[in-house]
Amino acid sequence: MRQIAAEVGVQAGALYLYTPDKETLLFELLRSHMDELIAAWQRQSDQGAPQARLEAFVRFHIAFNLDRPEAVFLSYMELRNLGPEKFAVIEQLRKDYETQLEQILKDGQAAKVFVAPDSKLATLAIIAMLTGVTTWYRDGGRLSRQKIGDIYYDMVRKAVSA
Amino acid sequence: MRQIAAEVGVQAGALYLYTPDKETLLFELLRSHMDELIAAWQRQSDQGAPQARLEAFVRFHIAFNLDRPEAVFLSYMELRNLGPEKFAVIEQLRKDYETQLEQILKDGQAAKVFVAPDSKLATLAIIAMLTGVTTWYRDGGRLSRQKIGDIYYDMVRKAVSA
DNA sequence: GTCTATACTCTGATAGAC
DNA sequence: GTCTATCAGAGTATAGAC
Repeated sequence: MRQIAAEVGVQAGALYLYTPDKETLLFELLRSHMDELIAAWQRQSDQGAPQARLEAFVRFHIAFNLDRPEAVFLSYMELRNLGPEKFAVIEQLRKDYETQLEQILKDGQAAKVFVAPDSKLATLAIIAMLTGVTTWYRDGGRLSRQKIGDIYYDMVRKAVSA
Repeated sequence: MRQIAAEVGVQAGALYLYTPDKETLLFELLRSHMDELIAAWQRQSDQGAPQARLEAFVRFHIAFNLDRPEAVFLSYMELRNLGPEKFAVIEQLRKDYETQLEQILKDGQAAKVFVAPDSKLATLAIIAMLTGVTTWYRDGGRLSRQKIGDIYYDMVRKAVSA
């Protein structure tokens, strides 16, 4: 809290005018991150063919996470520091987001363009795979974001195809 | 440290007979986990066809991680609490392990049974996907470990196929 | 709304008796 | 090898002046 206060330019005690305690501050941070994630996806998702929607999701998820490395880091590392009720709220938001991808996979199966033995597992597998990019990506590295999106979409598409 | 001491059944000070400090204790924990991971894979890997080796790797990685949920959790959450030198040691072990999978993918490409536009990215993507199982798996859940292995290998195999 | 000052608790780690 | 006692520092949070 002292460190946050110093960066903001106030004394530690002044922070308690804006948050009842540290846990709530963390919670609001994680919640706004998830809210932005879901809202951003809702804004850009459309109702095209499942393949196009899957490609859009892959590129969106990578780009959104790479644009917010600190927030992604916090979401994964600090989630355990929330109490059970606040934890459950974030978990639900995460599930809401996962459902967006799962629906794409289900629609693709119904349209016979995707084949996944278990759409829930495919959803979790794909998101874990995409989120993993944040652990090794560095600006100015070997691959551009566009190229990374190309490669990952290629793998994802094949993984859920016949 | 007091909590560890209590579970072991000694006083906190007594722990310092076995470790110079807390960071080193964490380091030894992470290192032995990685050493065991690599040794266990070396023991069971053989030189069959790339597809068989890939399937073995997928099943091995899932099983090994599910057998040690606390160690996996520690490895991901506490790695940042190591100083730069110790961090580098663990990172190198992680890379050594990744190389095992990357070699399978490269051999498969040479044998024209795998097609991956970038074997390094495919390696990282596959490992992230497999490790993600630990975040949602619960004993006694909907799917057996065997079935999870089946589903994940199906996706992995297709992801690196033509 | 912010500051100073401080209470209280917890932490990792050490010293010295046994 | 273990315990008791303790230190120094950091942590969150609150009280009261301005």
